[in-house]
Amino acid sequence: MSPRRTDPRTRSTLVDIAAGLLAGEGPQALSARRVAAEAGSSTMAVYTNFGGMSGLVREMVHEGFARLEAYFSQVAATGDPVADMALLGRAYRRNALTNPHLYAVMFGGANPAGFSLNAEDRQYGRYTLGTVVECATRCIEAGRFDSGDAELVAHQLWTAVHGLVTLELGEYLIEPCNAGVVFEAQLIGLMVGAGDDVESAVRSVRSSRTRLATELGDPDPDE
Amino acid sequence: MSPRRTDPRTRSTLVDIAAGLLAGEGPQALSARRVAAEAGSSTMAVYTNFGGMSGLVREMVHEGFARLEAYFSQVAATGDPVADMALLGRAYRRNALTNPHLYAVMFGGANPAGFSLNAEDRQYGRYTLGTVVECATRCIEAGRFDSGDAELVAHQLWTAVHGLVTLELGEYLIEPCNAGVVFEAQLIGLMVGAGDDVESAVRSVRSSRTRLATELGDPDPDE
DNA sequence: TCCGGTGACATAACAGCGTTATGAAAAAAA
DNA sequence: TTTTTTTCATAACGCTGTTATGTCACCGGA
Repeated sequence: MSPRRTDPRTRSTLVDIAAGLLAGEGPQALSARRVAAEAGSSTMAVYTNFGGMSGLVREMVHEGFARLEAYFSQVAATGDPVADMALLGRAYRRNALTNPHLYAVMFGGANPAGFSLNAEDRQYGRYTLGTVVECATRCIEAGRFDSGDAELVAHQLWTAVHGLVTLELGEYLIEPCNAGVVFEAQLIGLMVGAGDDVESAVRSVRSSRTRLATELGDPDPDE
Repeated sequence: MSPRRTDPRTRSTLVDIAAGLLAGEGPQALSARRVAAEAGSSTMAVYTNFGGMSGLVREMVHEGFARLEAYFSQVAATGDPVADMALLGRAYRRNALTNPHLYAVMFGGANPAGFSLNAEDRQYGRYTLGTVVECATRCIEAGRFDSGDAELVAHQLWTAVHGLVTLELGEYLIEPCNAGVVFEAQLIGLMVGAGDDVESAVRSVRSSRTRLATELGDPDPDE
């Protein structure tokens, strides 16, 4: 109504509205006009603040990585690094299931408005994986994994959990094939393949269940 | 030029053009106007033949599953079902790397024109997994995997390879972390986790390399 | 206090998208 | 041959991201 809106926080307002739109109605609801209308301004606000829709989406992708890192930081480093790793996997999955549309934009290439990640964005994502690399290092030092490249182990685990989460979000996993079962089996398999012996891997993964409620704040171990 | 184009094969022509556009220029090149112009007709051809862009994209998704199944059928069933399984994984990955944009549409949710998979499409995808389930059954019968649900094992392996391929296509995997290494390690881990002992799993996966050239027609085992 | 400059935003437009109503003409059925 | 059905061209509607232009609010200096 007033010809001049004296709101210095237009930028974060737009991000919040866009995030709400993405989470609530999915990627196709993310349009410059919709965001602007919801904010009570014109589409130009998107361009002065973010240089276009791509910039706004990029901002949300970074926010998505921040949320993932926040989940990671909730996992404590205990004397059982393998159990820690299992919990990091749970945290990864929980973050994806909590923010499915955001996760799809981050990794699935769900294209809102011709957005596509650039090299810097991907580096941003790999940086977030630092927590996992550090945990893999502890696993190796503890003799639970074969001595080797911790970064490679982290990428292995990443691909595993990412694959599970992606198909789960895409509703490809069949009903009787419980995602939780697949998750634990996959994790155990990878740990055993990385050098751990079967019994201790199973024990560590199972023991991480008890930490779900306290560290990830999830009363339901979803399985 | 002629007021009536006497081409009874308009339908398959449109599919071919669309497939070429998707493979050559990516999802954003898939537009009704573009396809129609390339075919020398109007956008209405897309609607009479496919009911809209979604129908055309859906047709290509089905084509994608057919190609995947064609790759699968190139893998012979030998006396070493674990090696067969490793080769099926290679075939899956090769299909994805050969048709990256199509794969992204099939699983990544790369949204050309507001297309989204429905329940039938997903069932179509799971059906393609039948070859893997059958191979898992043979692994179990041969005592190489713990006796259990073959479909669950197949889904495990699917999530594993899918995760790897997705991050590989998204260029998330770092350079020194060779995708081939991750692939074999992940496969070995899953097989060991599924009941196989480490040595024979490693041996079977490694032995499948020699079958790459003959069965998948790939002279380069890409590590 | 005024005054010019700078930045943020509104307005309106352009090109492109999927989609649809209408109509003409070819093919098929009678 | 006549009628019906199907296929497609034309044009439009509403939507998208984006941009050129203009207008105001703010801010530093005189």
